Amino acid sequence: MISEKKRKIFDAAAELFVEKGYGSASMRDLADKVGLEPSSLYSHIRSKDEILSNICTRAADYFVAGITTIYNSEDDALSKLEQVLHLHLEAAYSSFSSVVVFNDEWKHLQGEVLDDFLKKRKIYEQYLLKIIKQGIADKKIKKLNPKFILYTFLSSINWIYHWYKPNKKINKKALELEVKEMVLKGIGK
Amino acid sequence: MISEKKRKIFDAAAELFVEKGYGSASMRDLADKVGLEPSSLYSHIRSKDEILSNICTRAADYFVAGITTIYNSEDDALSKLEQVLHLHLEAAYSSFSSVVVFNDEWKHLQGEVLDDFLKKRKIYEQYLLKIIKQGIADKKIKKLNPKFILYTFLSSINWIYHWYKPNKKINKKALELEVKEMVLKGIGK
DNA sequence: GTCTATACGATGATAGAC
DNA sequence: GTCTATCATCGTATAGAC
Repeated sequence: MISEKKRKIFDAAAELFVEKGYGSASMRDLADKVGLEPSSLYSHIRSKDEILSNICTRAADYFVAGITTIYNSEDDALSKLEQVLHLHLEAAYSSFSSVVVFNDEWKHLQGEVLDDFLKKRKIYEQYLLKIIKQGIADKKIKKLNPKFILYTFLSSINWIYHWYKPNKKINKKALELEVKEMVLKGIGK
Repeated sequence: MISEKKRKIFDAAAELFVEKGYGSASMRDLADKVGLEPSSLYSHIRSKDEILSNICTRAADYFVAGITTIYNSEDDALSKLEQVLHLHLEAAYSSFSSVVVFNDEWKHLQGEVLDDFLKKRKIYEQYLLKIIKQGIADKKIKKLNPKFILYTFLSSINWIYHWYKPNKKINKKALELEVKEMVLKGIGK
């Protein structure tokens, strides 16, 4: 069980880390944002490090769980890639700041938490790579370097993390459809 | 004219900023890396801030100069996009760390330098957007949201900044050809 | 140009009163 | 749980000898 105050601190921290980067975000900044004195934060969290670990681990678990379900379904590779795309867009919409922190600030993780994180990321990429290779074998996906496909695919669906502004109105349906079109069939006519 | 030592400091700083992020990279780290005492750095540079400004400004100028030349050529939109792709890959190969800093750490710029940077980025995006819109008008590019195309395109060609390891052998020609294929014609068969 | 010494503010975190 | 007070450390940067 996680207290409401703790939730508030994590959320504020995620926003702060996005804004300033983990290294430049201070506990004093965070306290200001939550409306507490810096020392009071420590009644709820153990350390700055713990906050980052929590954010990154939660997001990593979300993505690993998602890709596992998708991988184990009976759909073909292209359909699976569409579902992965949907998984990433949903993450952006529902937990924007956390996902950006997960994406950009994980390198500040340390020790065992970092090792764990890298393991999960590896698992994620391996599943995605298997989907891509299966797609190539089934002639649904072009026979190109699977790693190039992997990274191009992931980048194409992750730009939303850097350009999406939560308050900006955006047509989610149109975005998803158009990105699918571009990634699967290209932007050229 | 820039001294050899100053060049060394900038290069080491770029690597350090990539590794740790600007906020977590200290002048003591940098001094260690260059083989000087921290205070000695200040015989060559004015401040930590100046290093970041120099790196980001140089890269921004490179990209603005590149896109301007490409935009003003007589080629069609698809050819222009291919040239932009080439521009980004060349940057990654020749100045990996600087380009990553430019891409990921610019938010730590301050004041007038930040304003300048944002202006240049705006110019860059405007040129690219014009190329895309021209391509749509000429029926060379699909009629989708031009901004979605812009960001998908940029992300697709920038993953190299996050995954490329300078010491890793990579077939540059194959990479460029395959990324062109994916971006312009998609990964689906 | 490089060093030693140091200024001094900001940092993450703790102790103890309420 | 929140506060005030405080600590030890590390941050960028400067002064001045060599």
